[in-house]
Amino acid sequence: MATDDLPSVWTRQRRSRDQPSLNRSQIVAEAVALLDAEGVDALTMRRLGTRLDAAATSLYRHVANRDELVELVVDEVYGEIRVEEVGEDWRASVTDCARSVREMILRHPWVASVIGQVGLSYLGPNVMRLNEGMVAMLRDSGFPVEEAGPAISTVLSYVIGVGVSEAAWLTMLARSGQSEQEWQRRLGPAVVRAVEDYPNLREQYVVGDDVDPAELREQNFAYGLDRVLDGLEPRRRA
Amino acid sequence: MATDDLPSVWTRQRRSRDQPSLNRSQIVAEAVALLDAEGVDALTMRRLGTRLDAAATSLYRHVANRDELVELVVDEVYGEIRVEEVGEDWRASVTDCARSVREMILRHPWVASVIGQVGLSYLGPNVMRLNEGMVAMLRDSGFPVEEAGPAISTVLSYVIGVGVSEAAWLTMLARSGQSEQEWQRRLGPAVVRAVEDYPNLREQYVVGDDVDPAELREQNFAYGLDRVLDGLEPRRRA
DNA sequence: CGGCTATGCGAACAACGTACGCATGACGGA
DNA sequence: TCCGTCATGCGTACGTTGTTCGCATAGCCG
Repeated sequence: MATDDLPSVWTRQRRSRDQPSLNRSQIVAEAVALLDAEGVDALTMRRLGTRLDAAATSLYRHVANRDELVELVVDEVYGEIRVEEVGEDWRASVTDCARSVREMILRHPWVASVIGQVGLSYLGPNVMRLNEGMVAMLRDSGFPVEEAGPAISTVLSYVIGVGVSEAAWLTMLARSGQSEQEWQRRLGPAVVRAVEDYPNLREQYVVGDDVDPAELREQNFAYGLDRVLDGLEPRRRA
Repeated sequence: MATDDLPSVWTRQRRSRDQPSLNRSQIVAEAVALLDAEGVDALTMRRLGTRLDAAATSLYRHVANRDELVELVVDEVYGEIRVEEVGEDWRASVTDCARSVREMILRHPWVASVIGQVGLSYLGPNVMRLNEGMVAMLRDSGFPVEEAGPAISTVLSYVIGVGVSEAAWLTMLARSGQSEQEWQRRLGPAVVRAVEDYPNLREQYVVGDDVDPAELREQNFAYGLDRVLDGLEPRRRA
């Protein structure tokens, strides 16, 4: 029974000029859900339209094109990053924010695939908020004006570099349908063979079978972040 | 006059089993050239085929699919990174290698778009060489075994983070067909307006009109790299 | 009540990745 | 010398993509 054939008060579409059945933020939210569920290749105008009970071409009333949609989607997930006011321990504050960025990327691994297309210092409101917040943090914790910018840029570059690497790794894992441990066990021998000719790498690759890969990644992230903050520490003015 | 209609000694194809008219490394090299010249959207099997005087489908005899081609192309440009043996000054050696990575990315800005799809710690020969070389550098300059890995991971994450950001920025500039200075002058007022509500960002955005944006990026990169190395320095064993 | 405008959609188009099957030419053994 | 085999190239074709265009509809305002 198609609603088109039996128009009545109940089936009649309640489309109002003020409340259209489709709007931009709804589209962006559904796009994020689609990306999270099925990855970056699944973000198609038609598929997104289907999920919204709309035709693909309807989306173009609210979004200029696919690229703009991606920009909006990226800014949307930037909104998930928490940036609190700086407390007594500036390292703790920056660390918390940095972890928050990493968590966002791992929650939405597809950002790794699009971050290079969309840039990151663009003018989306959430990106602005993040930058403003981080600069404020460093200023309040004693960094001179002319170094606050470069300093947060350093932290963010590191965090994003790690995040992109990890996300790309996890995406590849997901595509192959294997868990991290599975991969380690199945392709471990192949890696050992590939590493064979490189003495320094072989020396590195003495990972015990019992370590959790996810925790290892976390430790590496923490190590690098600590080093970056160590390097920043003496630039503060007490 | 089609060569097909008048077969002769001169027009006859010199195709040998040992020297096919198409080979993988030639395809990869031409793909890099195409990407450099026209950006990531221009890398299509048909266009690449045209540049090689071949049909699109011929490429599939030498490359499994587009994704594999991208992996090969990425490893190819990783080959441009120079990694020398460590000298007396370990910071100078690491810095040189890091600069080399950045230069490679700026020479091929499209890597920013694909690095998130292909990962970066994969098993391509040139990536292996880079990792081996950097681990060797840090080991030889006094880093303990268990920290050499995390340490190069820290440096590389930072460098790649910066590189991806810069490349994305330059790509967007190239798409809009404007130079960096043009952009600064034309959209400067819009940025000022966007920054208006954020006191800490406004404080940052006091860039003189006479500074060269490219040099400013370079200085920021150097600042962050110095901080990372500052943080790594005390982890060495003399 | 009648025109205006914002919104949704079906159809269509060019371009894409790629599977398939055929043609062709070089090689290796008889 | 000849013939089967095999590697390589290519024409065709299919399904999917982003996007444009023109039409239909339904609420709003005069």
